[in-house]
Amino acid sequence: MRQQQEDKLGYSDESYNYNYLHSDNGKAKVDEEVAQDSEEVDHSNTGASDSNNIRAEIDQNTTEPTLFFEEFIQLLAQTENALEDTSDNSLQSAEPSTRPGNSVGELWQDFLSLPDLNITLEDIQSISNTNNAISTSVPFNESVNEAVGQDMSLQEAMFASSPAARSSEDHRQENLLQLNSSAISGDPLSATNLSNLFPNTDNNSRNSTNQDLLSGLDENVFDEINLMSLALEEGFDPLEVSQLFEEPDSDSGLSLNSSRSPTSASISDSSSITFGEEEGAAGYSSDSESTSYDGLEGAVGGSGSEINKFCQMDDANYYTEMSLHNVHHNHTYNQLPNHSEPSPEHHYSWSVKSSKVRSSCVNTMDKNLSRDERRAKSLRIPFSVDEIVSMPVEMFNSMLSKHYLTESQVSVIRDIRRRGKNKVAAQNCRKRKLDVILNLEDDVNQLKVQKEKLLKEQAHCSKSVNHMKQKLNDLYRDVFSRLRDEQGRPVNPSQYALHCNSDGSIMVVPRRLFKSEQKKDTQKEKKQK
DNA sequence: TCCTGTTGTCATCCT
DNA sequence: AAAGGATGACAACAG
Repeated sequence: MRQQQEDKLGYSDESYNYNYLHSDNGKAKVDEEVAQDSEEVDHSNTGASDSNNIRAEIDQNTTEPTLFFEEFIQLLAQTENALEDTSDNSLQSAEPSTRPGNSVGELWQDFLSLPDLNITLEDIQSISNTNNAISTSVPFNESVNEAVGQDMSLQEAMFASSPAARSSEDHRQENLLQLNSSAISGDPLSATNLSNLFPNTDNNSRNSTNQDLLSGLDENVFDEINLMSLALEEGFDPLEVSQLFEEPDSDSGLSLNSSRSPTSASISDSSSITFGEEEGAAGYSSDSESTSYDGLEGAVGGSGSEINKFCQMDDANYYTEMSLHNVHHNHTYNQLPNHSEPSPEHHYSWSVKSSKVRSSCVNTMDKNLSRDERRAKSLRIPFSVDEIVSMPVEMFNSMLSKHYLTESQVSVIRDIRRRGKNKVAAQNCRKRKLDVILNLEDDVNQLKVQKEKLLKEQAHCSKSVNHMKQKLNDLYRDVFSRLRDEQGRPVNPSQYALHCNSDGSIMVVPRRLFKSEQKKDTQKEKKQK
């Protein structure tokens, strides 16, 4: 019956779960946007895909390895040149990269291990010897081997290897050189300032080798360089840009709120905590002063892929990674369905309108966040409310078990999920109830129409019955008016009646006999019953 | 200020 | 047994 009603109402699993579909679509859209961001905003931000792209490029160039090698080596030389100065001045605090497959060494191993590419270092050396430009700018035996040994960035190589992307590469190289030169000239964007970009000096001084430092550099330094170059392109004041990466009370220059304990965060401190987002765009932040809280904000609104990575880090790395990633990604997918989509230029708000957005967002964001979002934020839960609610239960449980969460965090996460599920259920329930009411109203209206129709039909029938009765009476009188008894007198209709036999013949019967026969018949019928 | 509709949440039952 | 869907009831809020 219920199923029938639901079918009648047009309910299906799809219509019931429209909220889930909505969020999925939203997330897919955001993923698409993030992917676009990676292409449009920061081409050097895709360390993992770099190796894939390089491999793809190698595959494409296996028929002409010389061409590829020339470009590859040239890029190594350029990158190494650019990195030498930077690493001398600022890499002591660079964070080691743990991302697999991102180093030149690993890429080189992959490259040499390609089955169709039987190339030795001697081959490469012979190629390099034929290339004056390379041999003059970089001593090949040393530089290539050093480069291979180092975890230097191949992001530059990726783009330079593509002629179409060379202009942007040149531009980025310019910015890099500007940074290097400014380090010498004492520019605000100096290498010492740049060194402040890399937190966790303790960790680095304790654990890092030069190679590790370079591997940390390959991602982080170019992220920051891209930020700076983007800011410069947008007409930012260099001092302001340099402040993007500085934390006033930080030893490393980018402490990313390391002084805040996870359990004692003062998120209401609007003077130092801001939201790099406008209404509904929780998770995206680019504000310079909001680095620490942005990490948190990004956590609350972060994507699943980032969650997995972040939650296995210690606090310092967590916030470092969060802040660096939030600069490049737009985490808008924990928006509630009624929140408006941010405009595309929103991704760049940090550089275009950061101060205005900052001041306005400080006052409005907390009010716009739901209770659960605020709770999640206060407990530094690194998942968005939307993710917590819409995630399948298997994934949800594995997420809880994989990540190191306190009991209170788990409790809050489960509460958020329960309330979120129930909220959706309540919405569906009310929608269903409303539809049931509407359908019942339709049924009532239809029944009213049917009743009126039946009443009209009944009136018509009774009218015709009365008409028939009238005709029968007239006929009766007419018959009796013509009947005569044996003496030729008229027959009294009150004493006689017409009786119709079973064979169709009609007899004139005295009423008393007719009545007695009728009584007998009724008695027989009663007995039979 | 009262009324009404909407929404979120809780408790409870059921699947 | 756990998870979650369904739903009545309540409270807060907005118009």
